[in-house]
Amino acid sequence: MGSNKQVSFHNRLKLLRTERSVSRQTLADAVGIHVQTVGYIERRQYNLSLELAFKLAAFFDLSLDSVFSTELLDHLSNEQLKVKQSRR
Amino acid sequence: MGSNKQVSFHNRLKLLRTERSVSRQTLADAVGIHVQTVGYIERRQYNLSLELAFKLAAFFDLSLDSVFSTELLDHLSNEQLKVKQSRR
DNA sequence: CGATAATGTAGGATATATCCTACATTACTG
DNA sequence: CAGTAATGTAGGATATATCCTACATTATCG
Repeated sequence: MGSNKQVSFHNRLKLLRTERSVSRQTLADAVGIHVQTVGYIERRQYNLSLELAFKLAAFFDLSLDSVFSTELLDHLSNEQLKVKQSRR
Repeated sequence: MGSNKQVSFHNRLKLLRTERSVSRQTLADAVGIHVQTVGYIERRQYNLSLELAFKLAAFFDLSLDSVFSTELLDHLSNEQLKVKQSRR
């Protein structure tokens, strides 16, 4: 584990998982990583690689920005996210 | 360096840099990494962390998806990217 | 052309993402 | 309530992102 400090960005993994009722194990298997790794990422305990971020987003069929953000986005619906994104 | 294999995603860093005529050194300083690291990322020689990806995107005032993509996007204008993104 | 800046290549050092195993705790479901 | 699945915590092992230094090559610009 190494670092016990939180990473600076947020993610909606836990939300997306429960929303679609998929377990960490299932998600981990799908993207080819360890269960615990999913746990650490959800708890923001480390700074995953972009490649992995892409795989996770792809699993949920979402863009990177819909899953990861420097702003808190747990309370946003996917529709609201779309609007936010198209501002860039 | 370690790996000499290419990473699976693309990025528009070089394009964005030349477009706005900023050197690697300037970019590296701005986001707090080494010049060579920028080089390796541009040449897709490694899998940068999400945190760094956010910093790089922020430097150009763009979303993650506008800078990094699993698809080739060097030929796309920012306007085209906006359209692509709002599809998610 | 000549000087200086920007980029590429190489290799060693260090930090940390990710793996993996083990066990504790908490949720779910019959 | 009992049993099983899902999650949390911990710590050691390994792979690799990132640093850093040095030098070669290629652009830029006077």
